[in-house]
Amino acid sequence: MQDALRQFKANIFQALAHPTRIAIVEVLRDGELPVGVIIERLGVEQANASQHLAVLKAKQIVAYRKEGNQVFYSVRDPLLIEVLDILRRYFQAHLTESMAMLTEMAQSESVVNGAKSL
Amino acid sequence: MQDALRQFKANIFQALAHPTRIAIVEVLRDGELPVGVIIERLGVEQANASQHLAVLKAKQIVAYRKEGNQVFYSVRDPLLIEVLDILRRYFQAHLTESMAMLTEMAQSESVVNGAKSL
DNA sequence: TTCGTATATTCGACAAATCGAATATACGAA
DNA sequence: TTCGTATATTCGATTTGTCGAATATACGAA
Repeated sequence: MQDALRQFKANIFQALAHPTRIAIVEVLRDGELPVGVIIERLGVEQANASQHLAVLKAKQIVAYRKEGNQVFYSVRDPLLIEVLDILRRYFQAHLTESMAMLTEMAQSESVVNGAKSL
Repeated sequence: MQDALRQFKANIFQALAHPTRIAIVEVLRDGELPVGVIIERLGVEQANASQHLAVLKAKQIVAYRKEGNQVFYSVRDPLLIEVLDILRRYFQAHLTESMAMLTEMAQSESVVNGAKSL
């Protein structure tokens, strides 16, 4: 069913359609981590991190494992990391327009400061 | 800037986080098409298609070209097609859970009817 | 048990996405 | 011009996502 597949893809994209969730996936790139460490590395509120993790869990992006007092999360399939890497290349390939786009989108907010260390 | 890159990725994902927009990108896979044909192939409302195209255009996913009376759209970078293909593999790899997930998400609506012809 | 830490869930306020209907614009043909 | 077709934009209603604050749960240690 074509529609089911598209719905599925849309779900994945939606799951990743937030900078914090992308950051979570990236921080888990090299293996599982307990929530505490994720929070610490990202510098977000505990509740907020937990909500984003819930989204990623619901969409099956991450797996989790309880160990004693804490919960370890990991990315379920390295294919997703691959997707993020492709987008990094995409970003670099269209650097100029990408920056313009981000700058534009940042209008009132402040999101962009440069493009070093990609 | 790490944050800029994540914001950029999130934008791309958000742009693709809708089945109709994924369908648009897929229908453009083999080359540009005028809006009319896109509408016809997808079977969506004209206004709705135009709105989704506006989103894809704003996020630089598609390029457009006017020719006389009509506007032709195309995917700006085949890397994105590659991403969609990766997700198809992802879907297949996790077929069982994927279907379960979709079924669950379809609860009240009806989205899933099978998984033939991927 | 009770306590402290780790994580999850709920809540209410607010922002953003989505839709169809209606309307506007662009452009070629007559 | 004026008309007809192709596409875009605006509008209001509804839904969905997001946040921080508050609260709840799970679990090991004492």
